[in-house]
Amino acid sequence: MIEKESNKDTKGKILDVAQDLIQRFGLNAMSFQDLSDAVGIKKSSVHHHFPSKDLMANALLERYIGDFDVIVEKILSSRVSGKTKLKRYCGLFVDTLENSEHEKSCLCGMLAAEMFSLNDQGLALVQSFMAGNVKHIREMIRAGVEDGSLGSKSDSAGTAELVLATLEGGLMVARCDGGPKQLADVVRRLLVFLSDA
Amino acid sequence: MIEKESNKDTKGKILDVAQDLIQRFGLNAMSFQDLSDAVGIKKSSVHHHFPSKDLMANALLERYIGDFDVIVEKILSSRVSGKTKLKRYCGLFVDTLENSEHEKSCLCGMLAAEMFSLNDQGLALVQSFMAGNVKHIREMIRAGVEDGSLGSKSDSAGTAELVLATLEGGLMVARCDGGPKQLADVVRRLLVFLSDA
DNA sequence: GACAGGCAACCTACCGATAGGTAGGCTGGG
DNA sequence: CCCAGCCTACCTATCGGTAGGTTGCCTGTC
Repeated sequence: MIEKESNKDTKGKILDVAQDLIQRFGLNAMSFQDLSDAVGIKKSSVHHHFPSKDLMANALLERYIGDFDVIVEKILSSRVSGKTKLKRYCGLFVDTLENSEHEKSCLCGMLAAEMFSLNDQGLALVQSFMAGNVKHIREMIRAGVEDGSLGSKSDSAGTAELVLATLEGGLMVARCDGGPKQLADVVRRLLVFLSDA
Repeated sequence: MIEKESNKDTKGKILDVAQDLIQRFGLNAMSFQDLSDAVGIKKSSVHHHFPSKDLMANALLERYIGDFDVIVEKILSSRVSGKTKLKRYCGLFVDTLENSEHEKSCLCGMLAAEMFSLNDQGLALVQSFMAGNVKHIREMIRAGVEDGSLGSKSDSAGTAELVLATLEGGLMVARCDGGPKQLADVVRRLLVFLSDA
Protein backbone atom coordinates (compact mmCIF):
# COMPACT_ATOMS: atom_id res chain seq x y z
CA MET A 1 0.00 0.00 0.00
CA ILE A 2 1.09 3.52 -0.70
CA GLU A 3 3.80 3.67 -3.36
CA LYS A 4 5.20 6.77 -5.05
CA GLU A 5 7.95 5.55 -7.35
CA SER A 6 7.28 8.05 -10.12
CA ASN A 7 7.84 11.18 -8.06
CA LYS A 8 9.82 13.70 -9.99
CA ASP A 9 10.87 16.08 -7.23
CA THR A 10 13.85 15.15 -5.08
CA LYS A 11 11.97 15.76 -1.86
CA GLY A 12 9.43 13.14 -2.83
CA LYS A 13 12.12 10.69 -3.89
CA ILE A 14 13.86 11.06 -0.54
CA LEU A 15 10.61 10.35 1.28
CA ASP A 16 9.99 7.34 -0.97
CA VAL A 17 13.35 5.85 -0.08
CA ALA A 18 13.00 6.72 3.59
CA GLN A 19 9.60 5.07 3.73
CA ASP A 20 10.91 1.95 2.06
CA LEU A 21 13.90 1.68 4.39
CA ILE A 22 11.92 2.35 7.55
CA GLN A 23 9.23 -0.16 6.62
CA ARG A 24 11.94 -2.78 6.12
CA PHE A 25 14.62 -1.96 8.68
CA GLY A 26 13.23 0.67 11.02
CA LEU A 27 14.02 4.31 11.75
CA ASN A 28 17.14 3.64 13.81
CA ALA A 29 18.63 1.34 11.18
CA MET A 30 18.27 3.98 8.46
CA SER A 31 20.76 6.80 7.97
CA PHE A 32 20.96 9.95 5.89
CA GLN A 33 23.84 8.27 4.06
CA ASP A 34 21.48 5.48 3.01
CA LEU A 35 19.03 8.05 1.65
CA SER A 36 21.85 9.85 -0.11
CA ASP A 37 23.12 6.67 -1.78
CA ALA A 38 19.68 5.51 -2.89
CA VAL A 39 18.52 8.84 -4.29
CA GLY A 40 21.87 9.63 -5.91
CA ILE A 41 22.67 12.95 -4.24
CA LYS A 42 25.10 13.82 -1.45
CA LYS A 43 24.23 13.58 2.21
CA SER A 44 24.35 17.34 2.70
CA SER A 45 21.84 17.71 -0.11
CA VAL A 46 19.44 15.51 1.79
CA HIS A 47 19.93 17.82 4.75
CA HIS A 48 19.07 20.71 2.46
CA HIS A 49 15.59 19.24 2.02
CA PHE A 50 15.21 17.91 5.56
CA PRO A 51 17.44 19.72 8.07
CA SER A 52 17.10 16.98 10.69
CA LYS A 53 16.04 13.37 10.93
CA ASP A 54 13.14 14.34 13.18
CA LEU A 55 11.77 16.76 10.60
CA MET A 56 12.16 14.14 7.88
CA ALA A 57 10.29 11.56 9.92
CA ASN A 58 7.51 14.04 10.61
CA ALA A 59 7.18 14.96 6.95
CA LEU A 60 7.12 11.29 5.99
CA LEU A 61 4.47 10.54 8.59
CA GLU A 62 2.29 13.39 7.41
CA ARG A 63 2.50 12.23 3.81
CA TYR A 64 1.93 8.58 4.72
CA ILE A 65 -1.04 9.27 6.95
CA GLY A 66 -2.54 11.59 4.36
CA ASP A 67 -2.17 9.04 1.57
CA PHE A 68 -3.51 6.28 3.77
CA ASP A 69 -6.53 8.36 4.72
CA VAL A 70 -7.38 8.97 1.08
CA ILE A 71 -7.36 5.24 0.36
CA VAL A 72 -9.43 4.42 3.42
CA GLU A 73 -11.92 7.16 2.66
CA LYS A 74 -12.34 5.69 -0.80
CA ILE A 75 -13.12 2.30 0.74
CA LEU A 76 -15.52 3.88 3.23
CA SER A 77 -17.47 5.70 0.56
CA SER A 78 -17.72 2.75 -1.84
CA ARG A 79 -21.13 1.22 -2.39
CA VAL A 80 -20.42 -2.22 -0.95
CA SER A 81 -21.31 -4.04 2.24
CA GLY A 82 -19.60 -3.21 5.53
CA LYS A 83 -17.97 -6.61 5.51
CA THR A 84 -16.54 -6.02 2.04
CA LYS A 85 -15.21 -2.65 3.15
CA LEU A 86 -13.49 -4.27 6.08
CA LYS A 87 -12.13 -7.03 3.87
CA ARG A 88 -10.67 -4.47 1.48
CA TYR A 89 -9.22 -2.52 4.37
CA CYS A 90 -7.51 -5.63 5.72
CA GLY A 91 -6.28 -6.31 2.21
CA LEU A 92 -4.16 -3.16 2.41
CA PHE A 93 -2.05 -4.79 5.11
CA VAL A 94 -1.80 -8.12 3.30
CA ASP A 95 -0.77 -6.32 0.11
CA THR A 96 1.99 -4.44 1.93
CA LEU A 97 3.65 -7.72 2.82
CA GLU A 98 2.84 -9.34 -0.50
CA ASN A 99 4.24 -6.58 -2.71
CA SER A 100 7.68 -6.10 -1.21
CA GLU A 101 9.48 -9.44 -1.35
CA HIS A 102 7.60 -10.03 1.92
CA GLU A 103 9.85 -7.58 3.69
CA LYS A 104 7.83 -4.46 4.40
CA SER A 105 5.76 -3.75 7.44
CA CYS A 106 3.36 -0.88 8.15
CA LEU A 107 5.30 2.39 8.55
CA CYS A 108 3.39 3.37 11.66
CA GLY A 109 3.68 -0.13 13.08
CA MET A 110 7.45 0.11 12.80
CA LEU A 111 7.52 3.59 14.31
CA ALA A 112 5.18 2.48 17.10
CA ALA A 113 7.82 -0.09 18.02
CA GLU A 114 10.49 2.63 17.93
CA MET A 115 8.24 5.24 19.53
CA PHE A 116 10.91 6.53 21.95
CA SER A 117 13.14 7.45 19.02
CA LEU A 118 10.50 9.90 17.79
CA ASN A 119 10.10 13.51 18.83
CA ASP A 120 6.85 14.73 20.34
CA GLN A 121 5.27 15.65 17.04
CA GLY A 122 6.26 12.37 15.41
CA LEU A 123 4.81 10.39 18.27
CA ALA A 124 1.61 12.43 18.08
CA LEU A 125 1.37 11.63 14.37
CA VAL A 126 1.72 7.89 14.96
CA GLN A 127 -0.88 8.11 17.70
CA SER A 128 -3.22 9.99 15.38
CA PHE A 129 -2.72 7.25 12.78
CA MET A 130 -3.77 4.60 15.27
CA ALA A 131 -6.71 6.58 16.60
CA GLY A 132 -7.85 7.52 13.11
CA ASN A 133 -7.75 3.94 11.91
CA VAL A 134 -9.69 2.71 14.93
CA LYS A 135 -12.33 5.29 14.07
CA HIS A 136 -12.47 4.17 10.45
CA ILE A 137 -12.64 0.49 11.39
CA ARG A 138 -15.47 1.22 13.78
CA GLU A 139 -17.30 2.98 10.97
CA MET A 140 -16.93 -0.05 8.71
CA ILE A 141 -18.12 -2.38 11.43
CA ARG A 142 -21.18 -0.23 12.07
CA ALA A 143 -21.98 -0.25 8.38
CA GLY A 144 -21.63 -4.03 8.39
CA VAL A 145 -23.94 -4.48 11.35
CA GLU A 146 -26.52 -2.21 9.77
CA ASP A 147 -26.53 -3.94 6.39
CA GLY A 148 -26.41 -7.38 8.01
CA SER A 149 -23.07 -8.45 6.58
CA LEU A 150 -21.54 -8.56 10.06
CA GLY A 151 -22.86 -10.01 13.31
CA SER A 152 -24.84 -7.70 15.55
CA LYS A 153 -22.38 -8.08 18.42
CA SER A 154 -19.43 -6.92 16.33
CA ASP A 155 -20.05 -3.30 17.18
CA SER A 156 -18.94 -3.32 20.80
CA ALA A 157 -16.16 -1.86 22.92
CA GLY A 158 -12.69 -2.94 21.88
CA THR A 159 -13.60 -4.58 18.60
CA ALA A 160 -12.17 -1.91 16.34
CA GLU A 161 -9.01 -1.77 18.47
CA LEU A 162 -8.80 -5.53 18.19
CA VAL A 163 -8.97 -5.39 14.40
CA LEU A 164 -6.17 -2.83 14.21
CA ALA A 165 -4.04 -4.76 16.72
CA THR A 166 -4.52 -7.97 14.78
CA LEU A 167 -3.54 -6.35 11.51
CA GLU A 168 -0.47 -4.56 12.86
CA GLY A 169 0.66 -7.57 14.87
CA GLY A 170 -0.24 -10.01 12.14
CA LEU A 171 1.88 -8.07 9.68
CA MET A 172 4.89 -8.07 12.01
CA VAL A 173 4.63 -11.72 12.95
CA ALA A 174 3.90 -12.95 9.43
CA ARG A 175 6.80 -10.95 8.03
CA CYS A 176 9.30 -12.73 10.23
CA ASP A 177 7.65 -16.15 10.19
CA GLY A 178 4.82 -17.47 8.07
CA GLY A 179 4.63 -14.97 5.25
CA PRO A 180 1.68 -13.37 3.45
CA LYS A 181 -0.26 -16.63 3.40
CA GLN A 182 -0.33 -16.69 7.18
CA LEU A 183 -1.45 -13.08 7.35
CA ALA A 184 -4.22 -13.83 4.85
CA ASP A 185 -5.34 -16.75 7.03
CA VAL A 186 -5.45 -14.53 10.09
CA VAL A 187 -7.49 -11.91 8.24
CA ARG A 188 -9.91 -14.56 6.96
CA ARG A 189 -10.34 -15.88 10.49
CA LEU A 190 -10.87 -12.39 11.85
CA LEU A 191 -13.63 -11.72 9.34
CA VAL A 192 -15.35 -14.99 10.23
CA PHE A 193 -15.36 -13.94 13.88
CA LEU A 194 -16.91 -10.60 12.97
CA SER A 195 -19.46 -12.18 10.66
CA ASP A 196 -20.63 -14.71 13.24
CA ALA A 197 -20.61 -12.39 16.24
CA MET B 1 6.53 -10.79 32.57
CA ILE B 2 9.97 -12.22 33.07
CA GLU B 3 11.99 -10.18 35.53
CA LYS B 4 15.36 -11.05 37.02
CA GLU B 5 16.35 -8.08 39.16
CA SER B 6 18.05 -10.11 41.89
CA ASN B 7 20.65 -11.75 39.67
CA LYS B 8 24.01 -11.76 41.34
CA ASP B 9 26.27 -12.57 38.42
CA THR B 10 27.30 -9.79 36.08
CA LYS B 11 26.34 -11.72 32.98
CA GLY B 12 22.77 -11.95 34.23
CA LYS B 13 22.69 -8.28 35.16
CA ILE B 14 23.85 -7.32 31.68
CA LEU B 15 21.10 -9.40 30.13
CA ASP B 16 18.56 -7.86 32.53
CA VAL B 17 19.51 -4.36 31.43
CA ALA B 18 19.69 -5.34 27.76
CA GLN B 19 16.23 -6.87 27.93
CA ASP B 20 14.80 -3.80 29.59
CA LEU B 21 16.36 -1.42 27.06
CA ILE B 22 15.36 -3.48 24.03
CA GLN B 23 11.79 -3.89 25.25
CA ARG B 24 11.56 -0.11 25.63
CA PHE B 25 13.72 1.32 22.86
CA GLY B 26 14.67 -1.51 20.52
CA LEU B 27 17.90 -3.28 19.63
CA ASN B 28 19.25 -0.54 17.37
CA ALA B 29 18.63 2.16 19.96
CA MET B 30 20.60 0.28 22.61
CA SER B 31 24.40 0.41 22.82
CA PHE B 32 27.09 -1.40 24.77
CA GLN B 33 27.78 1.94 26.43
CA ASP B 34 24.21 1.98 27.74
CA LEU B 35 24.69 -1.49 29.21
CA SER B 36 28.01 -0.43 30.68
CA ASP B 37 26.51 2.64 32.35
CA ALA B 38 23.50 0.82 33.75
CA VAL B 39 25.42 -2.16 35.14
CA GLY B 40 28.28 -0.04 36.46
CA ILE B 41 31.20 -1.63 34.64
CA LYS B 42 33.24 -0.45 31.64
CA LYS B 43 32.24 -1.10 28.07
CA SER B 44 35.16 -3.45 27.48
CA SER B 45 34.00 -5.52 30.44
CA VAL B 46 30.65 -5.97 28.80
CA HIS B 47 32.52 -7.21 25.74
CA HIS B 48 34.34 -9.65 28.01
CA HIS B 49 31.01 -11.34 28.76
CA PHE B 50 29.49 -10.91 25.30
CA PRO B 51 32.13 -10.49 22.56
CA SER B 52 29.65 -9.08 20.05
CA LYS B 53 26.19 -7.56 20.00
CA ASP B 54 24.91 -10.49 17.95
CA LEU B 55 26.05 -12.99 20.55
CA MET B 56 24.51 -10.90 23.31
CA ALA B 57 21.19 -10.74 21.49
CA ASN B 58 21.25 -14.50 20.93
CA ALA B 59 22.01 -15.21 24.58
CA LEU B 60 19.24 -12.85 25.64
CA LEU B 61 16.77 -14.47 23.29
CA GLU B 62 17.64 -17.94 24.53
CA ARG B 63 17.15 -16.90 28.15
CA TYR B 64 13.93 -15.02 27.40
CA ILE B 65 12.38 -17.81 25.36
CA GLY B 66 13.38 -20.37 27.98
CA ASP B 67 11.88 -18.35 30.82
CA PHE B 68 8.74 -17.67 28.81
CA ASP B 69 8.33 -21.34 28.01
CA VAL B 70 8.51 -22.25 31.68
CA ILE B 71 5.73 -19.81 32.52
CA VAL B 72 3.56 -20.98 29.64
CA GLU B 73 4.11 -24.64 30.47
CA LYS B 74 2.95 -23.88 34.00
CA ILE B 75 -0.23 -22.34 32.63
CA LEU B 76 -0.76 -25.27 30.27
CA SER B 77 -0.42 -27.86 33.01
CA SER B 78 -2.68 -26.07 35.51
CA ARG B 79 -6.01 -27.67 36.36
CA VAL B 80 -8.28 -24.95 34.98
CA SER B 81 -10.46 -24.57 31.90
CA GLY B 82 -8.94 -23.91 28.48
CA LYS B 83 -10.50 -20.48 28.48
CA THR B 84 -8.90 -19.65 31.83
CA LYS B 85 -5.55 -20.84 30.53
CA LEU B 86 -5.89 -18.58 27.54
CA LYS B 87 -6.97 -15.69 29.74
CA ARG B 88 -3.90 -16.15 31.92
CA TYR B 89 -1.69 -16.39 28.89
CA CYS B 90 -3.07 -13.13 27.51
CA GLY B 91 -2.54 -11.65 30.95
CA LEU B 92 1.22 -12.06 30.50
CA PHE B 93 1.12 -9.48 27.72
CA VAL B 94 -1.13 -7.10 29.62
CA ASP B 95 1.14 -7.36 32.65
CA THR B 96 4.21 -6.53 30.58
CA LEU B 97 2.71 -3.18 29.68
CA GLU B 98 1.19 -2.64 33.10
CA ASN B 99 4.35 -3.27 35.12
CA SER B 100 6.84 -0.99 33.37
CA GLU B 101 5.44 2.53 33.49
CA HIS B 102 3.52 1.39 30.37
CA GLU B 103 6.74 1.47 28.37
CA LYS B 104 7.78 -2.11 27.70
CA SER B 105 6.75 -4.25 24.78
CA CYS B 106 7.36 -7.96 24.17
CA LEU B 107 11.06 -8.61 23.53
CA CYS B 108 10.37 -10.80 20.53
CA GLY B 109 7.78 -8.38 19.20
CA MET B 110 10.41 -5.64 19.20
CA LEU B 111 12.99 -7.88 17.57
CA ALA B 112 10.46 -9.05 15.00
CA ALA B 113 10.12 -5.40 13.98
CA GLU B 114 13.91 -5.11 13.79
CA MET B 115 14.37 -8.57 12.27
CA PHE B 116 16.87 -7.44 9.63
CA SER B 117 19.22 -6.23 12.34
CA LEU B 118 19.50 -9.79 13.68
CA ASN B 119 21.92 -12.47 12.55
CA ASP B 120 20.65 -15.79 11.24
CA GLN B 121 20.58 -17.48 14.62
CA GLY B 122 18.84 -14.54 16.28
CA LEU B 123 16.18 -14.48 13.60
CA ALA B 124 15.70 -18.22 13.97
CA LEU B 125 15.20 -17.76 17.70
CA VAL B 126 12.54 -15.10 17.20
CA GLN B 127 10.83 -17.32 14.67
CA SER B 128 10.92 -20.23 17.08
CA PHE B 129 9.35 -18.00 19.73
CA MET B 130 6.48 -17.19 17.41
CA ALA B 131 6.00 -20.75 16.21
CA GLY B 132 6.24 -22.12 19.76
CA ASN B 133 3.65 -19.69 21.05
CA VAL B 134 1.26 -20.48 18.24
CA LYS B 135 1.59 -24.13 19.18
CA HIS B 136 0.90 -23.39 22.84
CA ILE B 137 -2.07 -21.20 22.05
CA ARG B 138 -3.52 -23.90 19.83
CA GLU B 139 -3.14 -26.34 22.70
CA MET B 140 -5.06 -24.03 25.04
CA ILE B 141 -7.80 -23.52 22.47
CA ARG B 142 -8.17 -27.27 21.96
CA ALA B 143 -8.43 -27.74 25.71
CA GLY B 144 -11.09 -25.05 25.81
CA VAL B 145 -13.12 -26.60 23.02
CA GLU B 146 -12.94 -29.99 24.70
CA ASP B 147 -14.03 -28.77 28.14
CA GLY B 148 -16.69 -26.52 26.62
CA SER B 149 -15.26 -23.23 27.86
CA LEU B 150 -14.60 -22.10 24.27
CA GLY B 151 -16.81 -22.28 21.18
CA SER B 152 -16.45 -25.35 19.01
CA LYS B 153 -15.38 -23.35 15.98
CA SER B 154 -12.43 -21.76 17.83
CA ASP B 155 -10.14 -24.60 16.89
CA SER B 156 -9.69 -23.85 13.21
CA ALA B 157 -6.93 -22.73 10.85
CA GLY B 158 -5.47 -19.36 11.69
CA THR B 159 -7.09 -18.88 15.08
CA ALA B 160 -3.96 -19.44 17.16
CA GLU B 161 -1.99 -17.20 14.80
CA LEU B 162 -4.71 -14.59 15.18
CA VAL B 163 -4.43 -14.69 18.96
CA LEU B 164 -0.67 -14.19 18.87
CA ALA B 165 -0.95 -11.42 16.28
CA THR B 166 -3.59 -9.64 18.35
CA LEU B 167 -1.48 -9.82 21.50
CA GLU B 168 1.76 -8.69 19.86
CA GLY B 169 0.05 -5.96 17.88
CA GLY B 170 -2.21 -4.99 20.75
CA LEU B 171 0.81 -4.53 22.97
CA MET B 172 2.58 -2.31 20.44
CA VAL B 173 -0.45 -0.18 19.64
CA ALA B 174 -1.59 0.16 23.25
CA ARG B 175 1.89 1.15 24.37
CA CYS B 176 1.96 4.14 22.07
CA ASP B 177 -1.70 5.06 22.34
CA GLY B 178 -4.39 3.80 24.67
CA GLY B 179 -2.38 2.17 27.41
CA PRO B 180 -2.92 -1.05 29.38
CA LYS B 181 -6.64 -0.43 29.66
CA GLN B 182 -7.02 -0.57 25.90
CA LEU B 183 -4.99 -3.77 25.71
CA ALA B 184 -7.15 -5.31 28.41
CA ASP B 185 -10.26 -4.34 26.43
CA VAL B 186 -8.85 -5.97 23.31
CA VAL B 187 -8.03 -9.16 25.21
CA ARG B 188 -11.50 -9.24 26.75
CA ARG B 189 -13.05 -8.84 23.30
CA LEU B 190 -10.82 -11.55 21.87
CA LEU B 191 -11.90 -14.01 24.55
CA VAL B 192 -15.56 -13.24 23.87
CA PHE B 193 -15.02 -14.04 20.21
CA LEU B 194 -13.42 -17.35 21.10
CA SER B 195 -16.10 -18.20 23.65
CA ASP B 196 -18.97 -17.54 21.24
CA ALA B 197 -17.39 -19.16 18.18
C1' DG C 1 51.00 -24.08 54.92
C1' DA C 2 53.56 -21.69 51.35
C1' DC C 3 53.82 -20.77 46.82
C1' DA C 4 53.43 -20.71 41.75
C1' DG C 5 50.44 -20.77 37.91
C1' DG C 6 46.21 -19.92 35.62
C1' DC C 7 42.26 -17.64 34.67
C1' DA C 8 37.96 -14.87 35.20
C1' DA C 9 36.72 -10.20 35.71
C1' DC C 10 37.72 -6.01 35.37
C1' DC C 11 40.37 -1.89 33.79
C1' DT C 12 42.69 2.06 30.55
C1' DA C 13 43.42 3.27 26.10
C1' DC C 14 42.72 2.95 21.64
C1' DC C 15 40.89 1.74 16.68
C1' DG C 16 38.33 2.67 12.16
C1' DA C 17 33.73 3.48 10.72
C1' DT C 18 29.75 5.92 10.77
C1' DA C 19 26.23 8.70 12.92
C1' DG C 20 23.69 13.42 12.53
C1' DG C 21 24.72 17.83 11.32
C1' DT C 22 27.21 22.41 9.59
C1' DA C 23 29.84 25.95 6.72
C1' DG C 24 30.45 27.79 2.70
C1' DG C 25 30.97 27.72 -2.38
C1' DC C 26 29.21 26.82 -7.27
C1' DT C 27 25.55 27.00 -10.79
C1' DG C 28 21.62 27.51 -13.59
C1' DG C 29 16.87 29.12 -14.28
C1' DG C 30 13.09 32.70 -13.11
C1' DC D 1 20.25 39.34 -9.03
C1' DC D 2 18.50 35.91 -6.19
C1' DC D 3 17.95 31.67 -4.51
C1' DA D 4 16.86 26.63 -4.75
C1' DG D 5 19.53 22.75 -5.31
C1' DC D 6 23.49 20.67 -5.15
C1' DC D 7 28.36 20.18 -4.05
C1' DT D 8 33.13 19.54 -1.21
C1' DA D 9 34.88 19.51 3.06
C1' DC D 10 34.57 19.27 7.62
C1' DC D 11 32.90 18.82 12.65
C1' DT D 12 31.95 16.24 17.09
C1' DA D 13 29.96 12.24 19.15
C1' DT D 14 29.26 7.67 19.30
C1' DC D 15 29.16 3.16 17.41
C1' DG D 16 30.95 -1.95 17.84
C1' DG D 17 35.11 -3.89 18.82
C1' DT D 18 40.30 -4.79 20.18
C1' DA D 19 44.89 -4.82 22.72
C1' DG D 20 46.99 -5.41 26.63
C1' DG D 21 47.61 -4.80 31.54
C1' DT D 22 46.17 -5.40 36.75
C1' DT D 23 43.91 -7.75 40.37
C1' DG D 24 42.39 -11.35 43.18
C1' DC D 25 40.62 -15.89 43.83
C1' DC D 26 41.03 -20.95 43.02
C1' DT D 27 43.90 -24.81 42.48
C1' DG D 28 47.71 -28.15 42.34
C1' DT D 29 52.23 -29.28 44.25
C1' DC D 30 55.87 -29.83 47.46
